[in-house]
Amino acid sequence: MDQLLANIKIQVNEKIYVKDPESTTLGRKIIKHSLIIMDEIGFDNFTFKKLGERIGSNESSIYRYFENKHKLLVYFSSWYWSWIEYKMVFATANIAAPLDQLLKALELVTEKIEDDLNTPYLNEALLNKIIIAEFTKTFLTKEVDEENKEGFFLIYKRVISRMVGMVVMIDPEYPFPKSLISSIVEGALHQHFLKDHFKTITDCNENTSPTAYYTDLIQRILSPKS
Amino acid sequence: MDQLLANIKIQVNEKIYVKDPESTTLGRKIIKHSLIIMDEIGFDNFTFKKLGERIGSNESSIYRYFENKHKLLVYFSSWYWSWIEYKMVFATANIAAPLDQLLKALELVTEKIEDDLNTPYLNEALLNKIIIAEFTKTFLTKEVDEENKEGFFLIYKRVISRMVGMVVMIDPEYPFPKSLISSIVEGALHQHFLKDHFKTITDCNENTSPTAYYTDLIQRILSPKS
DNA sequence: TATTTATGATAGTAATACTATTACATTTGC
DNA sequence: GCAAATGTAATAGTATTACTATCATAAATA
Repeated sequence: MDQLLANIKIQVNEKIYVKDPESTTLGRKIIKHSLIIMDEIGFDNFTFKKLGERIGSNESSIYRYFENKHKLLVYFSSWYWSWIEYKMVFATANIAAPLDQLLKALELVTEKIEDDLNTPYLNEALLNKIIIAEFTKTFLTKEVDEENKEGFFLIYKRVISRMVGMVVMIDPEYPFPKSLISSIVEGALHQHFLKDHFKTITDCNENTSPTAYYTDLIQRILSPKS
Repeated sequence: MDQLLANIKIQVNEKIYVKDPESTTLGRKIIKHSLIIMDEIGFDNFTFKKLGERIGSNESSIYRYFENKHKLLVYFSSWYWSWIEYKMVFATANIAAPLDQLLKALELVTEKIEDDLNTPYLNEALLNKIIIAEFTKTFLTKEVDEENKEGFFLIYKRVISRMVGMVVMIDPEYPFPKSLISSIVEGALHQHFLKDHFKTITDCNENTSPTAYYTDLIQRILSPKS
């Protein structure tokens, strides 16, 4: 798995960037340090000027890669879900039982991520933190419908659809497979946020993970009727 | 219920505003037209200058009521959850069975809201739309911990805690009551968003509401073990 | 070696997000 | 009825943001 990841390139919709940041040194520097700065000061306070200062590059050079910081965030989320999808396909490929497939997939979308050392310019653990804190901002905009048409959220929706397929195999009678999965994928990010900031309204903490909560939930909802 | 609402004033933490907008004509105009403009152009594109132009008032006059637009959004969300809490307390007061209480409360937090005519300067249906589109932005900020300490999110957390109490009464053995409710309250807003923008990953539409999905979910999870 | 490509440096604009000051109008308290 | 307090408008000004444009130069490549 780790080695496989070293040999593939995560695909991101070309309309998201002006110039592929993975193709040059400066591009990879932009990716790497954007994540670090966004983690430090948050997406809202992040600017291309600050990034330029940090990497010793000109603001205008950064605009050659991304139109604006919104697109950069969309790039990160697209990369993230593409990476999750890749891991999901491989991790579930040789599992026969749909319920076991689903539990494996669930683990991937709900767990806390650790850095994958195959991509030195992109720290996945940091990316996961950014996704938890900022992902909803990619689509909670007035431009969401246009950007959706452009395919900016395709991979995210495909990850959900894969899991929906598993649910349908497990229980074809269950009436809300799509809402179940979309609320789990979004909800897992939210539970991670809550355990760090609003501890009083979550059961998740160092000992109990969002994975545990959702694994239990899935089993209660989809367990075969007796 | 409707008459009761006419006679009470929704309480909002005083630290959120500079001057209580419900106390003056200009303040109420700010509330009313902010909602309209935010609905039209979204929170991100909303500015106090645009609001000032719309209501024929000076930008600086608006700053006498709210420090910045973030605080205005926090005000709206605080008002919203306070209003939901009020309705919840009354609607569940004379229900004996905890499960029925919970289902009633669930309905309140998941349904689409219609305007309550007792507050002419605040259109609740519009407020509900703003909350669906913008609520998460109130806490997905770098300042969330400080603002949480100031009590900006108290009412939201209290609404969740009330429902958690009901879950505990229904099934004291259930291990994740807080995560269940916090994910439902957040998730319901998300499902409303999905049915308007990402239809392929939700089962909710004109015929099936988020309320239906979550009512079914609650019953599957908390139904007495046979 | 010529030429494309990438980056850097500089400059500039319009909008945003405020703050401060002053003048005046209106309400309210006594 | 008058003084004091409060509310609003107008104006000005600042720092930052979010870009765009141009030109020079360095590096890669054909």
